[in-house]
Amino acid sequence: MNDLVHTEPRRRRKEARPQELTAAALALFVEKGFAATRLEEVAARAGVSKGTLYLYFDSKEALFKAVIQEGVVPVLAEGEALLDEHDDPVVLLRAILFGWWERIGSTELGGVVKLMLSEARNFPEVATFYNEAVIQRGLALIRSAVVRGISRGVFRPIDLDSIGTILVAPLMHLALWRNSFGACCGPTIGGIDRYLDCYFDLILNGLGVVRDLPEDRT
Amino acid sequence: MNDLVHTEPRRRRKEARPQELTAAALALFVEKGFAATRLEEVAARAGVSKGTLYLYFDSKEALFKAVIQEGVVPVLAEGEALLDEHDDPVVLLRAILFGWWERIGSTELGGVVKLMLSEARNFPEVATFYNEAVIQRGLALIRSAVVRGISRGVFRPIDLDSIGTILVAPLMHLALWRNSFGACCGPTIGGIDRYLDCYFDLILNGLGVVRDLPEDRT
Amino acid sequence: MNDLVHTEPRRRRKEARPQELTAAALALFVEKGFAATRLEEVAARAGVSKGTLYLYFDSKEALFKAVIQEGVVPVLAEGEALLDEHDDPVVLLRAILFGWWERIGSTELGGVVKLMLSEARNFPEVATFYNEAVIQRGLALIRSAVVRGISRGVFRPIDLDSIGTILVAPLMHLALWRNSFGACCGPTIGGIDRYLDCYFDLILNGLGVVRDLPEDRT
Amino acid sequence: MNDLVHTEPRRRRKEARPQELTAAALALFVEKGFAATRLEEVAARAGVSKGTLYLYFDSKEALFKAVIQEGVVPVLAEGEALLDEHDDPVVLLRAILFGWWERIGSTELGGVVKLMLSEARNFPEVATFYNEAVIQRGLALIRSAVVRGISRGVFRPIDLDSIGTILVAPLMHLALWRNSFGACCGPTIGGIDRYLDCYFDLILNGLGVVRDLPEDRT
DNA sequence: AATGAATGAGTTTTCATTCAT
DNA sequence: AATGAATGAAAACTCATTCAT
Repeated sequence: MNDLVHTEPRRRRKEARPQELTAAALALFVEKGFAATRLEEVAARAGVSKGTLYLYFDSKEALFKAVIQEGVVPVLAEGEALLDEHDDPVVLLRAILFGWWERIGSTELGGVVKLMLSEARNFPEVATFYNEAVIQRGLALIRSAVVRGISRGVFRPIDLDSIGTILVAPLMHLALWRNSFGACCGPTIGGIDRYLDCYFDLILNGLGVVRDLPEDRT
Repeated sequence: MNDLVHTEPRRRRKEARPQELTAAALALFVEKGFAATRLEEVAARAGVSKGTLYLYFDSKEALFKAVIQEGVVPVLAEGEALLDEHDDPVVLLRAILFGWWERIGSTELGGVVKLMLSEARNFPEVATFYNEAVIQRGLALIRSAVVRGISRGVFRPIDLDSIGTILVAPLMHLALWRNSFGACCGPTIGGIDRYLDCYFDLILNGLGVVRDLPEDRT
Repeated sequence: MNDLVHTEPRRRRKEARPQELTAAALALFVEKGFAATRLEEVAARAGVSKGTLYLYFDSKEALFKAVIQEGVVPVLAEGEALLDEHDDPVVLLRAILFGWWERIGSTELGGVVKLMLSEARNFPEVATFYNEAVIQRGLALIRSAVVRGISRGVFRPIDLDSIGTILVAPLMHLALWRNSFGACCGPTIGGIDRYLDCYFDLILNGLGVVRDLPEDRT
Repeated sequence: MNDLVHTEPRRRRKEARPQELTAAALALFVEKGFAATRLEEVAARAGVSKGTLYLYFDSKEALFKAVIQEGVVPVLAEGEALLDEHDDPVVLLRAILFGWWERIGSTELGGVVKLMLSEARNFPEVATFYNEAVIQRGLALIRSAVVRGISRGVFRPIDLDSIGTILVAPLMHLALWRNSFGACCGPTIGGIDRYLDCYFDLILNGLGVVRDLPEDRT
């Protein structure tokens, strides 16, 4: 009864709770899907009781929304800041794509991609929000880099409406795999670094960049 | 009660049932996910009663397995036949990738991709089966085409462990989008044909194919 | 498992179920109140399982509405028919009031009075419906009898806006008592018949009827 | 946080707490019923926290008992005092009945009638207590007045076991209505004063009082 | 073979009660 | 004394599964 172990201050708990809960929820939603996740599991994973969840979230659905909302938005600002940090289109594009992989794709947050994809049709409003706040904004960022590359003659002219999605797909795929088949079937690829190198090499060539020519031609 | 309208032969009906049921199940599993789909809905969509489902499938899980199993396997054989049909690596690669899109990705069957991805961790054995029977086999097919291209000097040397997944990702992405955000947020791209053209153009260039040179050099 | 006892035909059950369920619900709602009644109890009392309730009623609230709706309406038509059956205002008034007691107040249906009174503020729409469909209609019926009595010079002129409620109150009270204190404290009165006689004697005299004078004056 | 406004002496506050709490509880119990009332609401209405309730009452049930106990008892002594204050049976009866209406029926305390009626079967001991301490004592008071009237030849002989309840019923009804349908359906009657006049006029006549004759005969 | 009424285990949600601060 | 975060038992509600017809 007198809990000599649990000396963590109450106040501190209170403020940290919502994020502890959404973190637990994210992990389980990604693993099992929204419907198949029991709130009791979420609570247990966060080390609280079932009822405590309801002190912070009105319903399972509200928890889902909080998970998504809290998930990804802040990182995009950083991405957009890259536009000013880097001048060279190739460097910029690399920074954007690899930056996403390092900050999102390869972390727990990468699970949001799978989660949102799986549940989009069950939560159309959330999906709409996510599409506008994250996806379209991310695609616009990539397009900006591509446009800069084209205007400088570094990239070939290309269909700007398609290129963002095409460029991003192999990274998304990696994040999706990690959170689906990866758990039971191991990797399909030789290694993540090799994958990323091969990927970036392919798209740069695809965009018409003649990187190594100077060296090769020597 | 006395069904004077439905003159379809009984024999045929009975044999077609399982596929009518898996088709209905696929559509709903893709839309809502496995856990959120009620068997009553599946039955209703197939025009039978809830009890009838159990004449054909032992359980909801058995239905899921049937949906996956029946879903994709036959098409792969056709894909592998392409290796002999086409000699030119570029033509072959195009036939494989676009063929997949036409036969699978753009059809109802494309939903299996989203479904399997969403449920892989809930059904590890099914996922393992699907990985071996479909994914690895598909990737091997693409690799074969790439290997042929490299050995003929049409493609640049490239990391064979990664390239399959990378090449396929933008197509998968399209299929996933159709069955997730597409339902509520519309397309992110300018149009499917443009997307496919841009995509193939990008990867061909990425693979080092100098397609138009002869013409341009004229 | 093989239920040799329960040979009652299925079809018949299906049709009778809703009323078996509302009857069980009425009894328990009256006894414990709406909130304190568990649906499992209702189901048990009706001899079915918890889930079966939901085949017939969407929610606990829907069950409540059905209980009220089904409860009392039909009887009022009979009451209104009395207006034509009896000419003498005293006989008519007696028929209305005692008829209500016999058909409603003294039966299971009398519980609806307590139930509706207890829950009116929790279900304003139901209360409004009940007020219009039952209470106001019933009061109008009594007023009609009183008006007839006054116009024939049998009753004294009296406030028609108040008299209905006043006349009915002692009967309501009896019905309320039966379903509240009556269960634990026994009757407050000497006996129901004596109560009814005393009651009708009081109100007749109150209405100015000089019944026994002819005899006394002899 | 630092409550500079609330200069009310602490001592006073502390002593008044229990009654502030029972008052809040009464209002909510009457409105929603015991089971449907959440203690958090009670606390909020009394301006304290949920936990504070438990400093004064051991449980929700204890709070209920306190609400009832505190509710009505003191007023009865005043009523019984009327027996000596008034000699004329008509004046006495009027003082008792209208006095109850003014002190109880028309006030917040009138809600106890509805509350106790609704919950009697859930709290048989409380109901028994209330019946003996309030109802039977009140009925005895009325009977005393009636007995005096009969013995003086002002009232007709009448069934003493029934008359108390009958006389009180229209007043109870008014109190019940105020706390049930009254909240959503408005009044059924023309006005409270008219109702009370009509009511007392009816029962006086019903009791055989020939009030106005002397005046009229002049 | 087909039905759909019935079941009951399982899940979300609520709320009286406790207790560390 | 007072608070309000935390608990967990209990209740509403869902739905895969069964089985009499």
